[in-house]
Amino acid sequence: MGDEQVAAPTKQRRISQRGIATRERILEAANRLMLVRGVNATTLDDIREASQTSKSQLYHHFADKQELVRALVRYRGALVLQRERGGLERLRSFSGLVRWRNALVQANALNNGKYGCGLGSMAVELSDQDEQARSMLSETFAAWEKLISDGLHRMRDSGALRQDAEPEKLATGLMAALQGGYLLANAAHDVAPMEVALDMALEHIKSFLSEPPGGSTR
Amino acid sequence: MGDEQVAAPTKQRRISQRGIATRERILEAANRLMLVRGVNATTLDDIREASQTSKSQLYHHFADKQELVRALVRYRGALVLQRERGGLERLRSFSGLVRWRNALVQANALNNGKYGCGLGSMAVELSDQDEQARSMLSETFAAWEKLISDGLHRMRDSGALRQDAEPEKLATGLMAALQGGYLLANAAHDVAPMEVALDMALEHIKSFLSEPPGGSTR
DNA sequence: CGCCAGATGGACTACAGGGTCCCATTCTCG
DNA sequence: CGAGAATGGGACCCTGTAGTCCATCTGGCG
Repeated sequence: MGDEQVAAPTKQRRISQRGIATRERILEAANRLMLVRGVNATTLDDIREASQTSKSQLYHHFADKQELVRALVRYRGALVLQRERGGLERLRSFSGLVRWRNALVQANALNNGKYGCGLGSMAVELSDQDEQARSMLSETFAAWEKLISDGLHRMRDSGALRQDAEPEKLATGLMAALQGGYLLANAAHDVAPMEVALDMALEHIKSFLSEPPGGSTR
Repeated sequence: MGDEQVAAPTKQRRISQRGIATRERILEAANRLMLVRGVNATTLDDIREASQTSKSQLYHHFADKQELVRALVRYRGALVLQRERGGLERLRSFSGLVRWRNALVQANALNNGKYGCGLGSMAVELSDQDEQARSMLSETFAAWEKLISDGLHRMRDSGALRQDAEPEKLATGLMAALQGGYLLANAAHDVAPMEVALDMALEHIKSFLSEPPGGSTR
């Protein structure tokens, strides 16, 4: 013992702009390749080539492939949450949810349903093989669901949703429909199942909307 | 042309009982291992050892790993469809759906949500890497959904479901909720999300139940 | 009983892909 | 500018894994 993690006075690692940029290039390439081929089917040589770097760079910035994959989990998680924050943090009405749905469907339609969700596919591939990755992914899903449930809470507080609506459960259901929709769309190479799934979840949420004050049944 | 699948007079490959049993053992082992480790992370040596066979057996019965995987897709598809037929082909009421839901949840709870759906996980892993496997999986999902939608059709015909219910869409939504539920449950190592997702889908179907003739609103 | 095709065991090969190493280049700072 | 650290290139090593091969065994059939 004796080599604890005290910050060595003068020995802290200098990190340059160039180094950061390289690391970013590697992650970006890994992100791109692993989305279409899957994590295990993507080799470090593929990444090296696509990122215009070299083996020594990969191992300079990441201890090994597993660490690179974990970094990618964080990277993708941050990307998705950032994107979703944009679409959800001001959510206050049902029509906002519809717009959010449309954006996801449209994006997926561009690929004819292929590739699925970057987080979902990693979750399937890694959950049974890297406990640390699994737990990060699980937390990311939780954060994503929270963006949704926060919006639903706002809708409930403002009276748009009835008091008996349970935002957390609705958010989990919506997330499951989204992920299942991605999966089926990917298998079918067709967005349709994803649309149907999201519409079901939205319909379900709709059933918790407050009756308009003087509304009739039809 | 010219080499159609006519039974060659004397040269048809004799296939013995023992051979069939070995092939079955291999598939059974592959099924078991690939469910927990994933397809790509499972090696042929793993399978050889688990099935108590040898390399020559693997290559005697399957051209290569890809063919073995495709055979596994068929194998699992047949297993799942057979199991689901048992639970769905006599489906005639909403309570039958609830029983079906409970059986799936209970089975998944035994693993604390781990491993997910054998078909869904293969779909994610293979869809972007083996077109043939993808299309077989897609067909299997379709057949599975049809078992559900057939049941819903029966319910509609018998008047349990309203005429405006769309069995195909309801079945797709239910399947997406199931698959998404499996995925989230696997990531969380907890069945809960799967339950919530299936309950959402069932609640949605419930909203299409016919009003009981003289029923009150509450 | 002897033949033969199918079934089996397992050693062997080829090579892809993860990981190491060493030296060159660039940057930073005194 | 000179020293030393960070960055970079790419050859190389080694293990794991897919795939080959052949000698042997088994069981059905004339």
